[in-house]
Amino acid sequence: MSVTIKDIARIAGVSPSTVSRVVSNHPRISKETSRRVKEIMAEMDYHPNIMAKSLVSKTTKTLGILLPRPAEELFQNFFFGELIRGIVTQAARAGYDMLLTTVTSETTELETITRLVMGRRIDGILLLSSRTSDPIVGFLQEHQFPFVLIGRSDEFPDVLSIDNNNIQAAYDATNHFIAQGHTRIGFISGPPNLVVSQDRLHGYRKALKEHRLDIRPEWIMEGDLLQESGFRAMSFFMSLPERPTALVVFDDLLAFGVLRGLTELGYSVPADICLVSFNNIPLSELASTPISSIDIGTYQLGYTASQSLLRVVQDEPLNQKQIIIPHRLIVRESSISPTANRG
Amino acid sequence: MSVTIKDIARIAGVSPSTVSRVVSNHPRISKETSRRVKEIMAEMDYHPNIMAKSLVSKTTKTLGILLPRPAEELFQNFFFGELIRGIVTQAARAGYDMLLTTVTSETTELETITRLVMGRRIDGILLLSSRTSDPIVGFLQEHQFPFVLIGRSDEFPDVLSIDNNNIQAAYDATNHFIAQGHTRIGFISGPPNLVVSQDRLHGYRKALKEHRLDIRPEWIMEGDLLQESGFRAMSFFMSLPERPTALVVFDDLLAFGVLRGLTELGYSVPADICLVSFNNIPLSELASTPISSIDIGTYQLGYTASQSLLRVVQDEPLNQKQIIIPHRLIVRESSISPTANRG
DNA sequence: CTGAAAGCGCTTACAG
DNA sequence: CTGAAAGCGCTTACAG
Repeated sequence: MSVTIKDIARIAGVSPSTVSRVVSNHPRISKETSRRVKEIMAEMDYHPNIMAKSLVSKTTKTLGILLPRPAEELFQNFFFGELIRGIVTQAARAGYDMLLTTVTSETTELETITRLVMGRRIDGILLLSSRTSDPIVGFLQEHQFPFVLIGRSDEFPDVLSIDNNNIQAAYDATNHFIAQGHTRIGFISGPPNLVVSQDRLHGYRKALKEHRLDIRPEWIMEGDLLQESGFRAMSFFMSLPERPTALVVFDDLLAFGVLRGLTELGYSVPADICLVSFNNIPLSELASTPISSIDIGTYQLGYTASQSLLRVVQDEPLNQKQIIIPHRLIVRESSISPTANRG
Repeated sequence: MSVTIKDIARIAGVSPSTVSRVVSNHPRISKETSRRVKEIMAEMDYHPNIMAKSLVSKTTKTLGILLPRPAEELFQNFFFGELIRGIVTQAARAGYDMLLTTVTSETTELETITRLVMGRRIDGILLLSSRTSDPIVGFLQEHQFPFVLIGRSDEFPDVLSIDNNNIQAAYDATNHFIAQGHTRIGFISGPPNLVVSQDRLHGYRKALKEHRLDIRPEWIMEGDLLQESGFRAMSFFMSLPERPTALVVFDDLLAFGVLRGLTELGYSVPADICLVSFNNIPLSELASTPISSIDIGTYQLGYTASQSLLRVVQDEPLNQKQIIIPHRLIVRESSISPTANRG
């Protein structure tokens, strides 16, 4: 079988305790012993058994990542990829591994989490998307298990969380149109059970309200629609007697569908209707009409979430439990209209 | 602290061995004992310590996923997301967790793998991209550690691997143009150190050769270029005295860049030049000109890879060590040219 | 059908 | 600076 600490001890003529101390760079080991033991470890290709170490140290050096259910991530593939890249990079730097878990149905999701948390499989967990009244947040909170939310919890606002100011972001996007003179502005939302969808819708409403502009239900589309249905969604919008001249769209991929739908219907962006969306995926600027998008610092969200969770897990002091990653509107062609269509 | 098997044993008035057997549904435990112990476990919210179990069973019920280095994945974000979705789904079904690892530099990559493999952290590993003469493959092979390659190994062709027939796929894509009468066909490749890049280039050459068409070096672009440089790449191509009338592009995201570059230069697809690419990401059909793409069954690649590796890890019989996932050309507007530009 | 005992590979007070 | 011993929470022959 594989080489153990006992094998090394025997060959080096020391006790297993000593070998263990050499491995963990214990300060009170003589240079000479350390050198010799290390030499033998290298020779014999010794590698500590991580599970054994974990059992006694009661720490796994592993963080869990809970992937959202497919329904919730469908049109955010890019976003999650970038997020995970940020998370993994930071965790790797700290010597932590990441355990990827997914949940299939609502009924089994708590079981999945319980097994990992109570089974001491991980030291902390990252929740990649915030749903309204999420039972998982309640569970983790109750068990005082370290976790970080990417997004925010409406029920437990004190929870460790990394988020954008999505209300402000949508407010900014909407104002970007208002400042150009648009008065009929529509909104295409994301999955309604996500906090981020609600926040962005909120920011949109707030901007309209502050400028005493109409908030018409028929200008707001709840985004169960996929990219593929962009065509249908747009044909609805554009057939309205009073149709919007600008749209705030929840996500870049959605915006692609919208753009495509509009084009097929014979409308042109930005001449007939303007668009701004969120996330600023690399493809946004490669659309037929480059899409204006709010960059939310996706990589940084992941990176910071990882970092904060690691501080908690390692009992290091934490300045802020809620961190806001700044956003930035990247203006491209899709949102700059010729005066023609305004008002 | 948390509830252990001993606590349950004490309260149930049985031995720890019995509790252990109840947990693992050992057949020779009386219904009555099992019922009572299970009841107490539920009451006390007992969950087995996964690390302890793993230490004695010498199995971790965990598979590793090695993410390619950023440089290699840059323009394949979608592809990897979908792949991982397939992998995780299948693994979860079998009760396995996934450990996500990434490698930063070439010098540390073997260390990272060694730690996991020799440290008995995982039972098997999935390599998401196949590089030419990959030292990791050699290492795993030498240590007889279970792994599956998504792609193929040129050095170790017998290794467990799930791949497309990329030579045939590129051959098909090229023939799709030849059949339409194109004679000047270019190729935009992916990272040259990936086997898949080489295979696709190979298929392209093969098709041209068989039809005695010119293979001109200036029509082949080695794909270090990112999406952003589509413009520059295209201005090079289009300024050639004899420019291609059709392009086979390594990846859909790359195709977006190409499409955008062509548009900016005032060319139109497919009227001036045709495109076909690979991977068939959902966005392909939403491009300004819907992009023809070879669907390579990304989800199925991941799913099958997971499945095969699990068979090996669980010592189940395996019919085939090399599996080919079928590909399929999805023809859209970008590759169907009006006769004007042929020949 | 059940229990006592040994052991998985490590760490860490305690003692010297 | 180093070692002997106990223990982390589980499993599994062995014996009954």
